[in-house]
Amino acid sequence: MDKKETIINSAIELFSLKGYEGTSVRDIAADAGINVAMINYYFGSKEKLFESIVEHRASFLKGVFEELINNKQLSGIEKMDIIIDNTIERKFSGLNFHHIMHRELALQHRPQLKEAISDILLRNVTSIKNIIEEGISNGEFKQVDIELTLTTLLGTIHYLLTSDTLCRKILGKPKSFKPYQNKNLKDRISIYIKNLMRDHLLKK
Amino acid sequence: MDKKETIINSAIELFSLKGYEGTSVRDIAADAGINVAMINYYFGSKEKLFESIVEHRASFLKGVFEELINNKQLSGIEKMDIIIDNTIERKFSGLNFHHIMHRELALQHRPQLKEAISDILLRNVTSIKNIIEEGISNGEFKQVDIELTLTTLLGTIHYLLTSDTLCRKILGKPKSFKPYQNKNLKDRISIYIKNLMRDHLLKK
DNA sequence: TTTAAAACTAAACAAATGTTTAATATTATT
DNA sequence: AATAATATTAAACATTTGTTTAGTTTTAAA
Repeated sequence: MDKKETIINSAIELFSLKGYEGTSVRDIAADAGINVAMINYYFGSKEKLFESIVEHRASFLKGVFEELINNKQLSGIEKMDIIIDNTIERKFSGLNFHHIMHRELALQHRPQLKEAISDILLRNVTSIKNIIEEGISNGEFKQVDIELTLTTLLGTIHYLLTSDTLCRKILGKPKSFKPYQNKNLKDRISIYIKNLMRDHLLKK
Repeated sequence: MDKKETIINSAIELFSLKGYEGTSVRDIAADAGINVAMINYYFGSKEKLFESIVEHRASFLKGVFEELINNKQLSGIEKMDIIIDNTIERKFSGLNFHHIMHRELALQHRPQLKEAISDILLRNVTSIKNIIEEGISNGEFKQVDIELTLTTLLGTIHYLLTSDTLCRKILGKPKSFKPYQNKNLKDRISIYIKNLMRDHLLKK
């Protein structure tokens, strides 16, 4: 594998587990099995390594829902279903990177980085917004608060998956319960949010 | 003011802005206007200072909804309204501390601390759970997924307030918009979630 | 007023941090 | 095969980290 890629993978892993400040370049080097100096050789600095990761994933995530928005076959609520499942899927699998982004967002330093991260997260937001807007204008949906509705969608999933410890406690599950590997939980969230969105969006 | 209190206040402020690892004891000492050694003198270590903060607030937040649960005058949905406004109020004001707790939760070290934090957050969870359960059993509410419903309540508010940058972008507001000081936003969230909970909980 | 405990300080401590250096090895080019 | 560019290394660098020490001042009790 590419050595730069190896470093990035180790860095994502460790940043997500212990945070940016909590992870030393020596930790990363050890995990990646390379010399510490290689990090500065390839990326310039620890901070630029972090920025590389953000850019690396940014290009990876762009425009997922483009064709969905323009699809004329599906109803608004059917499109929402697809978005919901897609969002859940991404939160469950690409978990590490989401962790890093949200934690950095919650800090007050590196404001330019926060801008970049927000923009990445905003891509999905805009897609969802478009679909709800369309549903409202063609009379399928009620006139809901669009921005807060999509916040509910993202917030519900995110809150439950911020911490395995909290997730277990909320759901009343034992220590052995591993949220991120649990298919039942995935299905349960999917059914719940689809239901919630029907209650909230569709006219009675 | 009590000197221990001064240290705790500075620590909360800085931990919430820059994170636990990102804040040095010298930062805290400078902000509190005291000698670095006083932190270890009073608290023993940086880590124990952190734990003190958690305990300090834990005792502060206990049993807020006790009497609300046993109230026979109010309907289930009226109780939910009170819980919603209370939760919003706390998120907007006691913001710093919530920031710290959630960020620590998202990390994988200090597992015993995560347990403690989860337990604090769980107190509200249990109260809300009781109220929804009661509403279901007396026929006022539909048979919803209780745990996920309260996750929606907490998650929506929390997601929007994790980051001022993201919040502004989601809502399409200018740089000058300060989410945490905005009364309009507070009202907007309140109206929205009350509405959402009515759609979701009440029988049609 | 003497004495003991508590509060506080400046300085030093060892360990860990991100980064750079200078030397060596590897790879690619001519 | 000689040369140049790239990759890799171990060691050293200066800072910063949390903590401790040893000494001083302040406060309270006798």
